[in-house]
Amino acid sequence: MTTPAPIRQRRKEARPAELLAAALEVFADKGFAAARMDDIAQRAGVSKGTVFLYYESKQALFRAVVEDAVVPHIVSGEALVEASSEEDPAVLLRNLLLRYWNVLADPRLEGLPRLIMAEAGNFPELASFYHENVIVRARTLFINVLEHGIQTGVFRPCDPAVMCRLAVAPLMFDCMWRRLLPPSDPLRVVPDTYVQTHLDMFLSNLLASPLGERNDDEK
Amino acid sequence: MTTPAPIRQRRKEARPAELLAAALEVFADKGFAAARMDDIAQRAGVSKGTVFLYYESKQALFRAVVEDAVVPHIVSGEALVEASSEEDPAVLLRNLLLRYWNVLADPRLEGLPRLIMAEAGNFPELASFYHENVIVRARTLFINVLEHGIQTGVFRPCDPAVMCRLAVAPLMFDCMWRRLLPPSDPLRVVPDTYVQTHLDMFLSNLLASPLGERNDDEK
Amino acid sequence: MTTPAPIRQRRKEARPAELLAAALEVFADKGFAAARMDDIAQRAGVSKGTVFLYYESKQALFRAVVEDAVVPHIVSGEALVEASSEEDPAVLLRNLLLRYWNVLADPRLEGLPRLIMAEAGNFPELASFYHENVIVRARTLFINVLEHGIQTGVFRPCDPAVMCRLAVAPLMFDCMWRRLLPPSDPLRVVPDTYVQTHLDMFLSNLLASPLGERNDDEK
Amino acid sequence: MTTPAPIRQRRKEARPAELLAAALEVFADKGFAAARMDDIAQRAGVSKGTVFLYYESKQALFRAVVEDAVVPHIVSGEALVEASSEEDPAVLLRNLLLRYWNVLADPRLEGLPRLIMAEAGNFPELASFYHENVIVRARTLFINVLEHGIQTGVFRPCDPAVMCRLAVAPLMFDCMWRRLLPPSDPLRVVPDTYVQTHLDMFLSNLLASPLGERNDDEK
DNA sequence: CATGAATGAGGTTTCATTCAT
DNA sequence: GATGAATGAAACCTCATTCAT
Repeated sequence: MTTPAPIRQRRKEARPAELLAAALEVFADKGFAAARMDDIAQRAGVSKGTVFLYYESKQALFRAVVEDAVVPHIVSGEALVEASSEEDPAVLLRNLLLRYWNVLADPRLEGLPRLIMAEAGNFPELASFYHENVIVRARTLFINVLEHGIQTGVFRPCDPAVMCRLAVAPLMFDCMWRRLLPPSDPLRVVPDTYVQTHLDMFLSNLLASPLGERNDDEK
Repeated sequence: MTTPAPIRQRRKEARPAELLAAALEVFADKGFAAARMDDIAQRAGVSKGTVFLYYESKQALFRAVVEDAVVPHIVSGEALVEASSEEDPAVLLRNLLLRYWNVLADPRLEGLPRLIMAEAGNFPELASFYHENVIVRARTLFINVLEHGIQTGVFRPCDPAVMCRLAVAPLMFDCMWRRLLPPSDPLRVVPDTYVQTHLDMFLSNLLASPLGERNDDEK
Repeated sequence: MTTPAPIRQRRKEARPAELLAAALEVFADKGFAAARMDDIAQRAGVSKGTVFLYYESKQALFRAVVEDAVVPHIVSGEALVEASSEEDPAVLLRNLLLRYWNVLADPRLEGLPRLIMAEAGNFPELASFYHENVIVRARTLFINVLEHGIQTGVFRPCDPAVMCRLAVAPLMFDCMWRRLLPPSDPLRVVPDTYVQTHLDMFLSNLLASPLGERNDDEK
Repeated sequence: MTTPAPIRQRRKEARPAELLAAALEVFADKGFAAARMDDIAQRAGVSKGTVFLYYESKQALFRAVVEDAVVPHIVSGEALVEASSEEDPAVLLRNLLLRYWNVLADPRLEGLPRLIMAEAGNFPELASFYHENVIVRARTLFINVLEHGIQTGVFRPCDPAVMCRLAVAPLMFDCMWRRLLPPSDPLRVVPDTYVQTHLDMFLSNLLASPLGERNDDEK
């Protein structure tokens, strides 16, 4: 049991994280351009000048926010897959998607997808960072699981890249869409059945044998 | 040798549409705050001041862009449903969704959902306009079709509000997310199978009897 | 009896006067900088471009307004003095001042002194025009009458330049000051006694013999 | 060889007064609309942006200028009357007017009446502020003294509101009008006799018994 | 002649960034 | 390190002036 560092010291080390948290809130709320350094500083409880001691510019802060908030969750997803390679692919896939959904439900992260999507055009380097470090890695994760399932005959034959996007779409969409509903709208609270229905539909489709029971809804 | 003086043109009638088109492009590309009136003017082939002859302010232009670009498609969707009430609900639903997808594929409209979602927080009045005039109306459209299908026994019992969101999610998601992929990424081109797979999965789920039996009693 | 000119013709000739009247109203109301050519044009019932057919620029219009509105009254004042050189100087002076007061009471001219005073600093040429053509000439008028009165022993000896300013001050002041009172303020209507009291005080002072009855209010 | 970088100075305490002084100069010189924030900043020795740290807008600065420059003199006038209630009303009145004249002679304040009068129409709230806090209070001051004099029989019966305006008119008029004279005009320098003559005339009129007899019964 | 749509210089205002304290 | 006053580039917006119709 060591003596705790004096408060000032602790502060100094906690600063970057506090700044990133504050910046994420403000950026997610207003977007990059409309976010003011003043607001971020104030929400972090420091003065405007201090932000520039830790981050060279507004853009650098923005990059740091995205990198900091998003990569750890990819890493932990990769670890989960790593640790569960023996598992039933259907169970693993369901777990991965639920984990994903829980991350997006975190009120601190909720705004991030919208933010990244909105600013990708203005920050090509950010977009490519995100693409390489998040999209590609996450997609690889899902595709690996899907391919494993197909190869072992658990899943029906399909294009894993397409199925990957279809698996993720309802989760991301709802997260980005939610803010458009007025606070009063009951749909703002996403019903549990939303994800359940999606997962059931998605997995039952994957598990269906391709021959026996095609659902030809026309004719 | 300067560029020859651009000939002044009087195009009172055509200007609003030209300005809206230019503004939509720039807003969708940069977002509201980062879009410069100068850029919009230049893209419309007019000078900065001219924009203000037609729209009182940047915000007013923004509102006009959204209202102009989005409402007509809702109207035409409503007309389609009106005209097809006799139709098989499954066919009608598929048509509605394909129509939706085609609208989102229009390169001029592609950026709109992203734009609206990104700016909803900064423009509450815009968000509520959009909610009332687009979301509620579109949702009603889908829910009516779904309820009709359920009541006639074509669709399995389900929560139409949930299914409505699940039907739309992959379309919107892809449209919004596409830009995050680098131009080189092959996935930027959405394979036809993406929507087909979604529609098949979605409709077969809807048509499936809840117990597992095929739902052939629609006669 | 000639046939009256066709309306369009009449208009064309009346235009400059109509424009000057409209411009005077707007300039007097807002000041030079805050007056908009659009407002002036609208009040004159023409389009903005038309104003520039008659006056080269806003400044030129401003100069014309002042010259047009102010010089005729000086001329008529000079004529009055010319015609009344035989008159009792006290009566003539009173008449001149009342005439002056009536001019200032004209709602169309009311705003002019304030306007000129406010803009003199921004338009040195206007100021010197006004000085030469109005101030000097009006002052000369009054001073001549005063000197004539002094020389004939009707008025007590005094500095006519000083007395001239004192004679005019209450008239001008009230005219400029009036607008500061809220429309509800009863003092906005200047009581008849205001000018009467001033004239009585002023003339009785002038007529008082310098020796006999000095009013030593101290001691 | 560029001008050496002007050293940044932090003068939070002194700035508001410096800015108000600079703004008063520029506003008085050009009027509200023609005054440029840049000019004001430069005259105060700061950059454009700094002005906005202290005053929210040009209008707010304008209001502050007027309030700051004018109210203290009213307060000190009220204090003088308070302290001199025992005094001979004639002496007190003369003192008040001389004090007034001295304030108007301050080169920093000289331009203020002209400014206020010129802009009253464009800033109704300013006009009513000025009316309530300056005109009404100053008028009350004079009227009280006048009424006291009338009641004690020192002054002849008269309408104090009218006399108040007549007392003040030559002072204000000269102050506002002075700038219309070209710098060369000898009358730009106001002779001492101007105010003296006015005060003598005004007070002797007030002290005169209405019938013509000297008013010596103040004992 | 008259119009009014179009222009663009110029002003106010914002805010990321710097730097004296 | 931390602060926040100061800076100035850049954006929105206005409006005198021009010119195609």
